[in-house]
Amino acid sequence: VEPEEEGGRDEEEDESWVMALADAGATGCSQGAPEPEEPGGLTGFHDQVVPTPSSSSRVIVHLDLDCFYAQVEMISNPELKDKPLGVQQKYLVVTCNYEARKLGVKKLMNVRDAKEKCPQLVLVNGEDLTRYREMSYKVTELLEEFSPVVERLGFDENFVDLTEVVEKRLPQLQSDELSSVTVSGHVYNNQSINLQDILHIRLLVGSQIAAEMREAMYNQLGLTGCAGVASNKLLAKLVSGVFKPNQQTVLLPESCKDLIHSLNHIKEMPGIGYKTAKRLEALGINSVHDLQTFSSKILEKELGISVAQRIQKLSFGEDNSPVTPSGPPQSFSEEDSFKKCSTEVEAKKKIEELLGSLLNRVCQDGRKPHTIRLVIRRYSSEKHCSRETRQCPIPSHVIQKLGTGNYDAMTPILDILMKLFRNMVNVKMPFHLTLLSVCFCNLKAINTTKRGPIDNYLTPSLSTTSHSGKRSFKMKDTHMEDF
DNA sequence: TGGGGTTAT
DNA sequence: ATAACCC
Repeated sequence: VEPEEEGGRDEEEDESWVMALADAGATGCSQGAPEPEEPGGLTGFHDQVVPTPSSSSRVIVHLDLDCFYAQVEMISNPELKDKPLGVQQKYLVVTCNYEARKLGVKKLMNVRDAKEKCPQLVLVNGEDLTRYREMSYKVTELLEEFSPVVERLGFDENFVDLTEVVEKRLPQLQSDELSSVTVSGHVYNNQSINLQDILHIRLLVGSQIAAEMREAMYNQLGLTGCAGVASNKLLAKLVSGVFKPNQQTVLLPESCKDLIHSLNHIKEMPGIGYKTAKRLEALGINSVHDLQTFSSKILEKELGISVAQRIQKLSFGEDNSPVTPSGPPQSFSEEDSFKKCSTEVEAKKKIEELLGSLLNRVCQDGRKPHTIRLVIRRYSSEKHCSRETRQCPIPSHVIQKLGTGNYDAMTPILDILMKLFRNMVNVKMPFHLTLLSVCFCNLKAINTTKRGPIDNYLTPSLSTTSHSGKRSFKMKDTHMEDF
């Protein structure tokens, strides 16, 4: 890595090669073959010579908070800190602290089983996610200070693409410092570091940044967690779990094979879920090696080309999916499950409660939802929890009532929801529901600009739907009769 | 199994 | 609207 002196130009101008590198690169562990698309050496940009990075490899970190809900509860009430603690939703212990785990409590364990295993177990109710959600976004926002490229996965995990941050730090290192770069945390497999290898150097700098992130999370929010640093999301996620509470691990390329073969079953591969695992099992595919060596053609016929190609790449540790900045949420929902709901009146009460909380959340967010959805789960003896949904646009005059802090929108929306309800459930026949959920989605930024009458017919889309600056024009939701 | 989320079809 | 995936 040359300290760039050359053109005597300002250092912040042409970083397009860094951008190009940020969305390239699967970099798994299929036998050393370099990515075909990358040149090496020097590339000309305009009249200037810019060093290309010696490979298109990315530096990705996966951060995973330790037993997140339990940590939040222990911060809320420090007296719980040294006790075995479980967070309860309905009759489940959805997560628990390490004190409880030592005593045999597991995640998603039945409350009765947990109490049996551990009679001293302290339980707190975690059905209201508000405080968890708020803390979760504080974590994401903290990470965004290191790099804006942060992707959330659930409430307690984040991916950050550190490629550019690492590239910025490298030239700052003097050549004598380059040979004394050290790792922060564990190296997977205890693999020896080669300081001549630029890939190693970059990952080690990534591990230092990961340590800074964990320090910041602890100092500013009081939260501990694990981190994994690797060349793609799959590997970062797999390696983050190797040393478990409150530790971090970096994967060097040479140990990729060992990491993916440490999985005992393909279901453990993130991206291969319950359904796909079952179908693979039916094909006799059980291990990572089975999937690697299975006929691509047959797999494509069996699962479709898209899934087949994606998961077979995963089996080699290859994952070219970018870290996609999550930004603000795409939807807000609240749900409640119960043993039985069998009358319309009862359903209406529950829906009203869900709606009340949602209106608060939507109000705080500032954006306006343009679609509302109702979800139900019907009782059925063993059918795998299939849910049914109905959704519809929110009338524009109701949207305007949202976010005013009072509940003007409550009654009209509740009326809409009950229409959706009766569309799904024949209330003249007996029914038995076990879950109700209300979801606001299709969120759009508020319209701050003043508009003339013409603007209401055809208006530039202000939606933040991320299709990169494309200015699509849409008809407004309003009906022509409104004018 | 809870109470959330996302994207693809 | 559903189905798959993630936590």
